[in-house]
Amino acid sequence: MANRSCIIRLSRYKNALNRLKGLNFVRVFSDNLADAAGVTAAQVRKDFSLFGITGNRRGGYKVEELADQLNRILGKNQLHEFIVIGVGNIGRALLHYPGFERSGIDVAAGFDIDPAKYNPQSQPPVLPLEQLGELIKTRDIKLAILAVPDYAAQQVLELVLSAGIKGVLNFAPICLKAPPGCIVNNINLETEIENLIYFINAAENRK
Amino acid sequence: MANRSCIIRLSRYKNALNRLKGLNFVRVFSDNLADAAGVTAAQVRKDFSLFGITGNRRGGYKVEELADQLNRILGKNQLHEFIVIGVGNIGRALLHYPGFERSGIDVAAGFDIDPAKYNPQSQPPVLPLEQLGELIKTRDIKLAILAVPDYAAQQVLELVLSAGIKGVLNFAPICLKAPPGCIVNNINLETEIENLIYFINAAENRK
DNA sequence: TAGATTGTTAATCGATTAACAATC
DNA sequence: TAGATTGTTAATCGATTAACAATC
Repeated sequence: MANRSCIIRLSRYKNALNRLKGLNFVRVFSDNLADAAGVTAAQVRKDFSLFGITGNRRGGYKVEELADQLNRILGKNQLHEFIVIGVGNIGRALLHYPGFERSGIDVAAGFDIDPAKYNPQSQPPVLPLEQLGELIKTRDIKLAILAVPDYAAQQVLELVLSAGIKGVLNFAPICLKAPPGCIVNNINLETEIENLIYFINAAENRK
Repeated sequence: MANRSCIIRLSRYKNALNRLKGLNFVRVFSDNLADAAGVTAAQVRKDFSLFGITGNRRGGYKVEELADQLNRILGKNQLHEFIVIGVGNIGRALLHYPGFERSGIDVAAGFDIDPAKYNPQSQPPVLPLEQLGELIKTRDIKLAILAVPDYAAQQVLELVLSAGIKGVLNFAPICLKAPPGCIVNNINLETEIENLIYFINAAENRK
């Protein structure tokens, strides 16, 4: 079974392949992809074998074909809509992040409890939390990004899950756990910075 | 040697301890911390032993003392300044993210190449890229967050590293690798969403 | 003292890597 | 054909967990 790290590597291979396509490459070897993704060639072939992706002994993989297969595995062959809960600093940035659209990911709406944030006319619209359930249902949305304060995070998580959301990316600085059948990934900016600080200090002290 | 996962767990223990301090807890057991951080009790004790942190057999750990030790390991006993390169959607959000200040992390300035973004009077100021080297030197800054477009990321990385930065958190959608002596952690929003999509689909197909 | 929890060692688990036969 | 690369198995590595003697 593929785990999180494996799927992240698949995304990297996919991104590398897109760049190769732009350069009109037709074939690629596991060695090339390994370099691009910062892993070993054995890892690349092992990852592919997990998904039944085969190449050509001696001839490597066809760029176009391989990209298609990875795109299908990663769900890139269809549009995915998500919502953003909490339109503060981070939430607002995500609402308008141009990188999503480029990759077939679409922000359907933002939600907040503060009426001052509402803006149903903007693109994407910012709506009251009360309208969340309806939008999720009519548009069949499965993904949410949480960018609310820590004290609200757990409650909001339960709200979106009960409304039908299956996957959550959480930016609130508190580690949320997913109930079975759902997936919650946490991005904690403070923790990331602490991590950098630790390893910088460790490197200095080793000298 | 402690690895990234271990240090991330340490941050979680530290956050849990801060909450316990607020509740006036005096002692805590490895079991409690394990629950709070979503790991096993053995993992907690193993992590502590890596850093020579000892408790009291039968009596667990003193909350205050343990928090101090973790804070020291994570460098929370001193103020850390960092800079943000690229004042677009994400960069602007990070410049004003209130979570950093609360945790002893301080944004010294933002930098951009677009003169329309400059604002030396704002708090924090937004400055031309040319002033980056000087600020890093006079304030002895070691941390940078990159929030620039993908095509600029590699070049900007080299710029900040040659200016003396030791740790980088990269939001550009391209996987940057760190030369020896430096550390680069990548946060790729698109990849995170793809990850959610994959596991949601996998769960659906299993049914 | 008796009972509970630590600190650490040994066992387990899973992921990565090395190696090489198959084969294009 | 000869040579290079895949696909896969076995070996290695490292991290997590279980277990338990030490001890507060």
